Amino acid sequence: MDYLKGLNEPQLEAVTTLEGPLMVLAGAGSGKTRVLTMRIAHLITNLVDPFHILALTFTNKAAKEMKERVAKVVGQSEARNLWMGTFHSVFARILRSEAHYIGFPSNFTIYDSQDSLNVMKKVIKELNIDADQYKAKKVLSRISQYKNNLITVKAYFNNPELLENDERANQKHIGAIYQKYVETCFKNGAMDFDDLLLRTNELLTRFPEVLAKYQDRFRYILVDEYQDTNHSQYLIVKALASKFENICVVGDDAQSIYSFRGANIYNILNFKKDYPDAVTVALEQNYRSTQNIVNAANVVIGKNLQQFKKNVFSENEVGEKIKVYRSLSDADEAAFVASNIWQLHNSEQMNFDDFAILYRTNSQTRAFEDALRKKNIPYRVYGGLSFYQRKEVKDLVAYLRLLVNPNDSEALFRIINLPTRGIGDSTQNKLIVFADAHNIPVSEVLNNLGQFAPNLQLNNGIITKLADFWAMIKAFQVMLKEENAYTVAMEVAKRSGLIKNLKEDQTPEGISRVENIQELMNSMQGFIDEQIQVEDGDPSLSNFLENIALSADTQKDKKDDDSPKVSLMTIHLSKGLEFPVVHLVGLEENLFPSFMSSSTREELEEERRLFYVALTRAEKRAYFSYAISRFQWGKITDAEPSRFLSEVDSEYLELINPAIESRFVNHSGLKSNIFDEAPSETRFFKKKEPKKSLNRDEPQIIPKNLKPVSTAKIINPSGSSSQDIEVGDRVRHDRFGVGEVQFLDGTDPQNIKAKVIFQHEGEKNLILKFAKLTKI
DNA sequence: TTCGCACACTTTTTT
DNA sequence: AGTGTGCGAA
Repeated sequence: MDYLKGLNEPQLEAVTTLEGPLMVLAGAGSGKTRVLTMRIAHLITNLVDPFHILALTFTNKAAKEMKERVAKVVGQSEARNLWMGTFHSVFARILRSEAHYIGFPSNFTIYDSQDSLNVMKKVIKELNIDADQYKAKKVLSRISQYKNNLITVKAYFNNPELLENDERANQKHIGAIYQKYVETCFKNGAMDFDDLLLRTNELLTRFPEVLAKYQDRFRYILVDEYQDTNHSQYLIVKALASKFENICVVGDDAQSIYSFRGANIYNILNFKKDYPDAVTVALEQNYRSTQNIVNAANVVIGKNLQQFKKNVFSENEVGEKIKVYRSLSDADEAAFVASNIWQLHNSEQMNFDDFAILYRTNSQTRAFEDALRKKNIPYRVYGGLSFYQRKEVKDLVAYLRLLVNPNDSEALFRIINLPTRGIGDSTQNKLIVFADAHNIPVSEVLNNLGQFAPNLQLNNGIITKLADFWAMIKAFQVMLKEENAYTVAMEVAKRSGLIKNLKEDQTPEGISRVENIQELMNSMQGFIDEQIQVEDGDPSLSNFLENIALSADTQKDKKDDDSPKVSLMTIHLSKGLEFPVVHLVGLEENLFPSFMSSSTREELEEERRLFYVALTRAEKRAYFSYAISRFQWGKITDAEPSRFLSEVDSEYLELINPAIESRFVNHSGLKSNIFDEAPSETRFFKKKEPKKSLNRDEPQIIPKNLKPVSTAKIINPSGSSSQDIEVGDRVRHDRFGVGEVQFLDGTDPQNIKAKVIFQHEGEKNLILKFAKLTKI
């Protein structure tokens, strides 16, 4: 058993304790994934049929990675029978085969958050409830809370405390909305994310034979990131494990960062109460990071009251101090990070994939993308708007969803008039009202248009349009029985008029939308190929749709080459990953910790755990940065440094732009450094940056007949002459894009104004000192 | 019914 | 800044 070699003592115990409940408290970087992998391998080596093993993870990525690693140890064929996946995908699969028990079609649609929100908006509207007082998003998150705590509509109405609570919060209609929302989803044959867990619970509690079946099947259960399970997930795991009690949970309470979506940290804190015989193993040695990083992270997380006592330590080198950079603006911060990466890449031959830029919110990405692009540094943004959430992609997907599940009226009304075919709002409303009144799905009305037409109060022209539309959908459905999903989707894209509609828009955005559709088709082909290759693969359209609903893949649209790239992601997404160099950016009050989470101690502690997660991603070096002002909500906002900065003992920190004092860092570590302390305003002209190769699609539409009016030169404020801007130069501006300098005015080098005509933005007067123009 | 424009709101994190 | 919503005109 080679794979047991090289494990430390607690790791070995965690891997080899196969029977009975086991809790592994795995500190950051302590080899958690390795332990999980080896444990599964060890189970299989000890003749447990992989068929009886269930491993639950939080992300598809984690599941995929673990499966691959297990396969390396025990071989492909053994690994294949494992059930390994996210809670949502595993239970979606179970629900599909057992759907009839709870009155759902087995091809039920899965609503993503966007779909749920749309449905909720309609529900509120239909109930004639004031949409200002009942914000769809808020209502939805409230209902999500209820669902995750197994409070059904009925339970809600039977619970005086909840009723009173909502009444006092001036939300007395929540119950009615909740009811209507659930009804709508049910009628549509759809489940939202929370339903996948709630309905699984329903299935397991109401039907003992189903429970028994899966209890017997899943004799060994492993749960990764147990600290992030919510109550609903907790109950499922508990029910499934209650027969054999071979349950192994792995987690770290210090890394619980999902309470906003119902994660209940007490699930892990109380594991011992649920299973008094449980063996607990603590993995405390961090193999990932330098001592400085581990110690700094410990100090911060130590401020939290709510936690297990752990002693995470590192025996790696002490390492460098964490560098802190104070910047003037978000753009300045991004420029620092980019040049720092460039510098390390050149001077220490580090690869670009050794770097990560971690931030609190997705909206912070843009500045970094700009800065990295300017330096020609390859990068990849993770998360953000998923490819499958783009409008044009969702539109085509809506057609496909409708083919699989004609009751999905959310999909139906999304595309019934797209591209416009004269079926407007009032017609749609009539359809809805009529279907509601007769208590049948809208698809039924469309199926029997001839019969219902006289009662629909629609003119013949509209009836014809409806009939045509529905005939088209029907034809697609017939086709789906004979052809594969790809062929059908292609036909849908063409015959629905979607592609034609998109092609009419010849702007760059329009062209990229067509490309996105093409990419969707490609990913579909890829999916089908993949499914055909595996033994029990399912290349059906319905399986494809489930897959995209449960995966937030952002990368389908980019050319997926494997060249090293800098990673940009939110801290949440970075959990479980590690990088030699981490830039943790935007360390400002109200950004991190978020202004939404500074009011209660619990919220603040979660933000602190988030900080802990971020810092412990770093192997060798960590950089903190913050800006004193930031472009936000369309205007410049002042910012204070994050409280977390002051929570790190200064012995672990080093300020790297000492020209500016900071009240948080002592000045012992002032040294010359990569920045040679140039304050950032004066650096704009000084930097000779690698230029992007000639830009592909910028049309030359600057009028040639405009003559320069002045030949005044700008004297570079920093004394360097490499970037002097003259009349007639083509320049690039961060926001306005490419333009030509028409006119320069002023002799004081600090105050020269330039008139620039931009290709898209037209004429602007800019003060050179501030405008950050780059000559191109 | 469709289109275009003014406006309001946004940004916390994800399956 | 960017996107979604609602209203009024064609």
